[in-house]
Amino acid sequence: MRIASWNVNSAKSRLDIIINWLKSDSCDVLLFQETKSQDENFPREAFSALGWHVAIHGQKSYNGVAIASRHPIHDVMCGLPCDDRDEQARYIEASIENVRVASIYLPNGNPAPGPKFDYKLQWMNRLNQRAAALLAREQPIILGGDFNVIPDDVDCYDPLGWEGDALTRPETRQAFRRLTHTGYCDALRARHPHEVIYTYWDYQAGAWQRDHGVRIDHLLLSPEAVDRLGAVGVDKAPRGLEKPSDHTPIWCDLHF
DNA sequence: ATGCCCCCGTCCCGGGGA
Repeated sequence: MRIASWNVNSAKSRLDIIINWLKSDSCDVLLFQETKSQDENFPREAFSALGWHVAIHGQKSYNGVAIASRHPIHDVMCGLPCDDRDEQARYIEASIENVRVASIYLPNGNPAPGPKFDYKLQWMNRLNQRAAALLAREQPIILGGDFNVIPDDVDCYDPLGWEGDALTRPETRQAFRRLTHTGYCDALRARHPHEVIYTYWDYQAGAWQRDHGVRIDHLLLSPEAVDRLGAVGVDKAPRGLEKPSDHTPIWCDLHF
């Protein structure tokens, strides 16, 4: 089973690119983010026409997360626990076969410091609690998404230029490392320990052409998922298409 | 130091993104 994560920057604007990517057998499960679509306007039909299932958690204009799968999707949970007042659609979790997956769009947090950065850290705290609770299920779990975290300097084309940014601040990296200390594995680093691999290139200033990228999209695996882990990679091709998302998909294979 | 670019809404600007 190949599981991918992709921040598509609008499901509607990117629909043709997404559907073509699925049609070329790129994955079996797609966790995607920034759908920017209310549930009633989400282009479900394009996925069902392929025979795919879809679970969505959207809001107007901003954010929005979804899961698409060849296999049926069960036990969907929308939103992180522990804050009923949080209206931002950034988390959806579900079961596919015997795998528990979550599609995550973690807050950006800029400018930092400030209330948006505080929200990011609170959100990461809630994610950590949920992630720890999930481990008790002792099953393959994949937390995938746009984490808005640059884990290490090697994951950024210009670490000095990004110093102080919400994506690289020590508090952010520490909160991310708490997930790995709890027992989750950064799948890309498990297979490519030292390679420079990016998943996002800004639309501006020719960042793609100059390879000014950062690695902020991640797949975090429970030990039971790591036991079944095969190859892991980033598919750069969609970033080079016309009218692309600024992110490109990351994927991993689980063997059953 | 700032903006470059792109998406959304009931819309020709402003908020948000990273």
